[in-house]
Amino acid sequence: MSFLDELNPQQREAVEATDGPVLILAGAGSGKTRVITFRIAHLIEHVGAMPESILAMTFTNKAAGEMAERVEKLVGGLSIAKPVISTFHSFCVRVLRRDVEALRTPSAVPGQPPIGLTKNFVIYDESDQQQVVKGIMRRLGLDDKQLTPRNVLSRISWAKNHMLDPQEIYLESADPRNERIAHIYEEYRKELRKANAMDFDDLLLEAMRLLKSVTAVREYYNRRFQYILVDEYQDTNRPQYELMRLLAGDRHNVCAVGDEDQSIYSWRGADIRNILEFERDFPEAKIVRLEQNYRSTQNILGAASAVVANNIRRKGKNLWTSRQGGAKIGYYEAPDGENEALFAADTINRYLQQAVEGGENVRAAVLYRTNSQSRLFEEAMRRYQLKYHVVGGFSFYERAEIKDMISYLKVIQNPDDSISLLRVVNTPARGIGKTTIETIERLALETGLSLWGAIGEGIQRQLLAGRTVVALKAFRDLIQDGRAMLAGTLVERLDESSAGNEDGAADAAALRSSGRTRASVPTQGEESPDTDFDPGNFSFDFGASADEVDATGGELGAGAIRDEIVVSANTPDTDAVEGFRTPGGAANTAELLKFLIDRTGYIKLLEEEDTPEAFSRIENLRELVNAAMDSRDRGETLDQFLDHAALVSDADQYDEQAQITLMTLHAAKGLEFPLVILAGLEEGLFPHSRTMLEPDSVEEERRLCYVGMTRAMDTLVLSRAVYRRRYGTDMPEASVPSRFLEEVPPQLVEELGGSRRRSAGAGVSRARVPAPHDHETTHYSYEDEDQSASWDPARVKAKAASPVRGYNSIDNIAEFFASRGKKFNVPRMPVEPPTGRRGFRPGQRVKHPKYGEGTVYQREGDGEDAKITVQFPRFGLKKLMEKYAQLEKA
DNA sequence: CCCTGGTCCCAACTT
DNA sequence: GGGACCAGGG
Repeated sequence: MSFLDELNPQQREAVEATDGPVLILAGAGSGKTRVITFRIAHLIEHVGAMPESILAMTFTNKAAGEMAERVEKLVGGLSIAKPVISTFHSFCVRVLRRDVEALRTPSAVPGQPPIGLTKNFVIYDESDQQQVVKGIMRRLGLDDKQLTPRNVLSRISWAKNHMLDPQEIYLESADPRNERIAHIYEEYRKELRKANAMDFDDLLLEAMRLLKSVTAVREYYNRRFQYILVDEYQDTNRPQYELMRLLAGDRHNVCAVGDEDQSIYSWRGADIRNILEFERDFPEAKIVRLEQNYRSTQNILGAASAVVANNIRRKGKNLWTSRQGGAKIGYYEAPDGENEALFAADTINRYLQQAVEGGENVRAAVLYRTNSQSRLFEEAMRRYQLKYHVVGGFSFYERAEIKDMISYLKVIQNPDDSISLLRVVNTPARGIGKTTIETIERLALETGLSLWGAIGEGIQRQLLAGRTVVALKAFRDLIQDGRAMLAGTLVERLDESSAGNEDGAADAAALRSSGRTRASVPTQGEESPDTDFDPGNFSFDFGASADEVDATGGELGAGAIRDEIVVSANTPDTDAVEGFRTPGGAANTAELLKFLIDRTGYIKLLEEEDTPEAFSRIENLRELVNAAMDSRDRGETLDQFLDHAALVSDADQYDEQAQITLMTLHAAKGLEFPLVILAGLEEGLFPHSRTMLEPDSVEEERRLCYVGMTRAMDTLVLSRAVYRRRYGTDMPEASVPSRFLEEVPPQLVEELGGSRRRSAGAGVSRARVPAPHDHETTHYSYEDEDQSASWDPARVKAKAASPVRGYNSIDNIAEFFASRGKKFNVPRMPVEPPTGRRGFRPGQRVKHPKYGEGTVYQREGDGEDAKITVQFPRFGLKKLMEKYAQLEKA
């Protein structure tokens, strides 16, 4: 029996149509991932395709990793070679790291190196981009209030996603504002080129340009990849579409899988035309529709379908499920955001308690439109002592200390990266202040050098005060030593006079001839195509135990550096290093990091700060070193490590083991949960205020709502806050129920909580109604409130005086769950939410997730702000905020 | 040059 | 609730 027998006829058709182009229109929950993985397995096992000749593109690294895992399970033992499963962006980076220099053009000046990006380009993230644009606008005197860097950047990104260059934007612009944007765009491109840097959009564009204009490269990939698969096809933009076509070559063995109802990235350039033009560009395309949903109950599917049916721009489809009936859609109307969050926590708490006996797949998610909503839910979960995971928000790599160290690494990889250089040149403070930076920047502008080049020039030309020169030299030496470590150079430091006389080309030659710049890479051969495409699993394990941090002596792992040292044209360089011998060759990223931390005194300075925040930063840095060691163990080079850091996405943090996950609707794409709470269904929040003027954007919001609703397997609860605070302390504002609520068929909805479902249009007025800024309203009982009546502060006061009960709707909710039958037979909730773990006393044994067991030494402060000092056998005394430390009784 | 504290102005989604 | 920016004292 073949694994294909597990598929339904349509799925099987999609899997077996391996010859020629296929478009699979896969409804929510219709087994899309299954079809893709089975298709890959089928290609390998039955069609006889070489695994490495299959390329699958996904949107997140997480999805890529999962897919790879599932394919492995199906055909694991068959071959050592693996299909390439990767995100578009990661794939492009690898293509570019290999061949980007084929795009360089000869310099007009004889003897000068060619112009264009080199292999050790860096990737600029959004904040780097901001800095570039800000700098340009300041230089051009365009930094007024009307045109913010943010604005400009989104226009630049828009232009790139639509494959328009600055000239085209300029020609299209009908007003001075857009002309200015075109001008800044032009300068922005120059700056990035000078910095040997690309932004996210460039990764796609440049890879596309490379495949388009360099025949040899295109042919290499056309030979290499016989079968192309694209997941989440509805969310591809034009450059991605072009890439797919280029990679498909003449063979046209492409398979695109998507669902137009789940297109939620048009603002990032996703183009619905890609689906339409698929049939135009590949006229022989076979179309397969997957319409059986295996995930949700009929009620959930019916509600979601009814909502999305209000969209005009869609093909329309008939999703069906064999899971008849099911629980009704719950709807809860909370008086305010805090209460909404408590309701969510309580609902999940009950669900978990109930499900423990039942057993497996006990998972719940709270989905919301904007990241800023997460805070309320986090607080509520903590009050209920529920362990939760937040996906997105402030990522590890955005933390200041991590960005600092990553910036150091980026400068070491590519000293021309002026943005990273600016970030670290005086971090920690080493006496290089504003005036010095301005001098260097002016020098860079005059000479056309990068900042790094200008620093060398400034020192050499003695344009700066003695003290400043000393500081700059210290910085330069640090970077050069790092570079030399990376190169594995063993040259003794030359004396100052000759070290000052630098010549990039000569040094590069010296590096090469030293014979140590080539580290042995454990590959199966020079031309083996497998070495540049490992299956892309980008997840870093930050969970490695802390004792590992100090466990790497001087031993070198499989760490290999890139096979050639590229010294860029305007980068003077020396290879001289003293004191940091790296026996056996080049240093790996982890060693380099430790060297940087040590030499900059970064951790030492944090230790001296002696605050909980500083300690948490130190921990973050340790985690970074852990990540670098994992990277080393995978045999990765510095640029691969940095690529990972740049390309990890929010959605990659999703942990399928977690019982409770909080995330945005966007991040939830592709996931499923037995219980989903979809929160904040208010006009202006969802649909978001910025979308409400354009019908097309509202349709996208509606698709987003559809995506959210169809994540639910068994139970879906919608909620809304009647009053919501914008920005921390502002007056709460009355909200209007989201239009999407009205679109859910009433017979499928069961109201939870005391307030009646208002009739359409009879809700709270659209006008901003000031609400009482009385914090007690959080737990204000809502039972007999007539919501359409105007808010009465006196009544609120009276209610607030009565004992706190959370929201009032306990009985109703219990009933709601009871109606689920055996699945959730909910007991009455405790009157008070649990108050959190507090009260660790001196002498008590405690357990910390990172530091292990220890003894409480002293306790300061009380309640929320309590700090306790704990003696850990291995880590010594640590002062911790009790609130955050996740301490448990040992 | 460096650090601090106050004030402004903000926030949609993300590779 | 908080990041970015600036003024002013050390």
